[in-house]
Amino acid sequence: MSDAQHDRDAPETARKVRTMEEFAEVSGISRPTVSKYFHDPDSVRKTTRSKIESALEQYDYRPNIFAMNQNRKATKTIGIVVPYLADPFFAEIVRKIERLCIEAGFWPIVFSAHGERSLENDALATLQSLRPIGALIAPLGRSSDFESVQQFAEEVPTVVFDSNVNVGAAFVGSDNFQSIGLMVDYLCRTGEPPCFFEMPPVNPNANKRRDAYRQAMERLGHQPQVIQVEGSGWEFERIGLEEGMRLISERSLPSDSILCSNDRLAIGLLAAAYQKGLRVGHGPGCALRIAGHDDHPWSRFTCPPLTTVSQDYTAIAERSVEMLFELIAGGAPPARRREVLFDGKLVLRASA
Amino acid sequence: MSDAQHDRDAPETARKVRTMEEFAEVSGISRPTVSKYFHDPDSVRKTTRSKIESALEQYDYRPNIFAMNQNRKATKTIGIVVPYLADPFFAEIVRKIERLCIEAGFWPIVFSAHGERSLENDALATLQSLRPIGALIAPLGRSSDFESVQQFAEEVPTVVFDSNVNVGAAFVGSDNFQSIGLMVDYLCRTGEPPCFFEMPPVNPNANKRRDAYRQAMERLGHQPQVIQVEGSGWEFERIGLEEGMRLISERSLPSDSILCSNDRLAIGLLAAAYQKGLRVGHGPGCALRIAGHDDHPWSRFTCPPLTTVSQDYTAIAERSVEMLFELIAGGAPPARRREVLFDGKLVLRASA
DNA sequence: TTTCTAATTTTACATGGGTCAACTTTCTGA
DNA sequence: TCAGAAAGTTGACCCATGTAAAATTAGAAA
Repeated sequence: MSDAQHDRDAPETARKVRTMEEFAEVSGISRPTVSKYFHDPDSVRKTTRSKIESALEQYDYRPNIFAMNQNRKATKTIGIVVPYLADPFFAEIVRKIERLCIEAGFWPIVFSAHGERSLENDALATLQSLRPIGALIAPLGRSSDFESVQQFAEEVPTVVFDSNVNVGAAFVGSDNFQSIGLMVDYLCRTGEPPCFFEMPPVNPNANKRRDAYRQAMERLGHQPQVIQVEGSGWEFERIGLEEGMRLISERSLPSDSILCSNDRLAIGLLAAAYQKGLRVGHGPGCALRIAGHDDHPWSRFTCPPLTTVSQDYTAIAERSVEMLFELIAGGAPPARRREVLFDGKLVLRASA
Repeated sequence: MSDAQHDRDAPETARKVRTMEEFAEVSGISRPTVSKYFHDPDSVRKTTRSKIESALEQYDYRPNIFAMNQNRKATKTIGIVVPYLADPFFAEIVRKIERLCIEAGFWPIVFSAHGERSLENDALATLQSLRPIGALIAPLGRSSDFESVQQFAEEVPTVVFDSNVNVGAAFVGSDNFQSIGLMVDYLCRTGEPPCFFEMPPVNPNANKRRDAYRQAMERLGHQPQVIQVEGSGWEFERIGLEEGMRLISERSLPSDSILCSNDRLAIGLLAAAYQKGLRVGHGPGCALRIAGHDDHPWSRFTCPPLTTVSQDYTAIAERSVEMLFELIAGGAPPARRREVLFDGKLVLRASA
C-alpha cells in the first residue's frame, strides 16, 4: 500500500516498462483490462481510462505490435497496394487513404509494385501474411497476375480502386465514359475535333478511355482518330516527349487538337511541342491544342497550364475507405460486387 | 513409415498447412530445423534444404510474420522514413532503397511524414515498436521533433540521408557546397551572375545551399543577392509560381539569371515566366535564365527543359543502404559519426 | 571400417499478449 | 439503501514461432 502510494507520488520514471504485465502493475490495473483499453479506449470506465493514460504519460509504454497481432482474430492492419508510388496520382491518393485509416484507428501499410508483376505478387503475399483486416488495392492492371490478385481478394476483404479488374467486393473509380465524353464535347465545340493520343494500355482505364473517345466522337458525327504510339513501362512523360517529337517532325498528327489518354503523356507532348517551337493553346497564333485527363498535381504548372478533366481524388479516397470499413463491419462480403464511379470535372486551363 | 511413403507419392495438396509444426511434419523435418531454414536456407544441409523446398512447392506455407518477429532478437525489418512521399525525389529514392533491402533479404517498410511533425513522430514510434534491425530516415528537418528523432536513433541503428540533422550513426547526402558552386560558376561564366531564389528553408539543405551560393558568389567577386519569398508547406511549385508571378510583375528580380533552391521551385518559376510571356533560356531573345537543383524526375520535361545539377539518387540510395548493412553487421555503432557526401553533376539543358 | 564433426532431433522453455470463464467490485437508479 | 447491471480482477490456457541444451545421427575423411 505504502509502496503504491510512494509510486504515485514519485514515479520511478527511470524504470523501463517493457511488457503489458509491468505496465498493468505500475498503472494499478489488471492486464486484461489494460489489453482491453488498447483494443478500444472507450471500452473501459472513465476512471480506469484516466488512470491508464496518466501512467502512459509517465512510462511511455507501447504494446508489442507482433505480440498484439499474433493472437488477435482481426488485426488493425489495412494494406494499401498501388502500382507505382512515384506517380503523383497514387502518391496523393495514398496520402489521403493513409490519413483516413489512421483517424479511424487502423494501421495502414503501403506497398508499391513499382510497375512490376513480380513485385505486386510479393506485396500481396507479404501483405496477406500480415493478416490485414482489409485491403485497398489499385492493381497494375494488364500486367497483374490475375490469379494472385483473385486469390488475395478471396482471403482478405478487398476494395479495388482506380483500375477495375473484376475482383474484390467493391470497386471505386472514375467514370471514364463521362469524363472523356465531357472533354470531347468541349474540344469539338471550341475547335477542330480531337484525335486521341495513347500508348499501349497498361490497365482497363486506358482501354475505357479510348473506347469512350471513339463513342463520343461518333455520337457527335466525327471520325475518331486514335494514335497509339509505342512504349512500355511507367515513364509516360518520356514516351509522350519522344513520340511527340517524332509525330510532329513527321507531320503525322491528324488533328491540331490532341486529347491524351492521361496527363503525364500530355506533359511529355507539351514538352515536345515546346521544343519543336509549336505554340500550344486555344488562343490565336496557337498551332496545337493539347488536353489531358486526371488533373495530376503537376498539370497546373505546365507551360501552358494543362486543360484536363479532374479525377476526384478526395472522393475516390474517401469512398474507397468508407466501403472498406463497411465491408469490415459487415462481416460477410455483399451478395454482389459494388461499383462506384465518380464523375470527372472539366478543368479549363490554357492548353486547350 | 508407409504413411510417410504415401505422403511423398500422393501429397494431399488440399490439406492446408497453417503452422510450422504441420509443415515440419509433412516435410519430414523437425520444426527447429525448419525454423533454421527460414532464418537462413544455407544453414541447413543440402539434402535437408531440398526436402524442405520440395515440400514448400506442394503446400505453399509461409511462416507467420508476427510469431517470427515476436521472439527473434533481431527482426528482418528495415524502416524507411521520408518527409514527403509525394515528392518524386523521395519516391524515387525509396524505390531504390526498397529494392536493395529486398535483395539483401530484409523487409523494408515505408513511412511518410506527409510534411507534418506529428506524423513523423507517429511514424518513428510505430516503427520503433516494430523493433527494426535498422532504419534509413530522411528527417523533415526544421520541423522535426529533434528529441524524438534523437531518441529513435539511440534505440535503433540509423542512417540519416538527404537532410543532415546531427543524429544517427551516419549521414549520406549531397555536397551542396560543391554542387551549388558548380552551378554558380557556370552561370557566371555564361551570363549575368545569378540571384538566388528560395523560400523559408525547410531543412539544412536549404540553408546550406543559400550559404553555398553566397560563398561562391563572393569567391567570384560578385555581390550575392538572395530573394526569399514567403510560403510554407511542401507545395513548392505553387510557391514558385505565385511568388514568381509577383516578382515578375513588380520587376523586382535583381538579375536575369535565377538560381532556384530546388527544381520544384524552379518549375513553378518557369510556369510564372511562361504565363508572363517571358522567354526562358540561354539563347538570343531570352529574357530569363532559370536553373534548379536536384535533377528531379520531371525537370527534363519542363518548357524549356531545366538546367540543373543532379543529385546522384542511385549513389545516395546504395551508399545509405550499404552503410546501414555495415552498421547492422558491425554490432556497435562506429566511434564517430560518418558523413558521406556525393558530388552533384551539372545537367545542362535549355533553361540556362 | 572407424572416427570425428557438423548437422539434426528432442525436449523444454520463452515471448508478450489475446481471450475466456468465474468471480468480485463499483456504479446507477429507483 | 439496495438490487441489478456494468466493469474490473484472477487465473488459466492459447498462439506460432524463437532458441538453447543435450542426445543422436549422418557424412566425410582417414
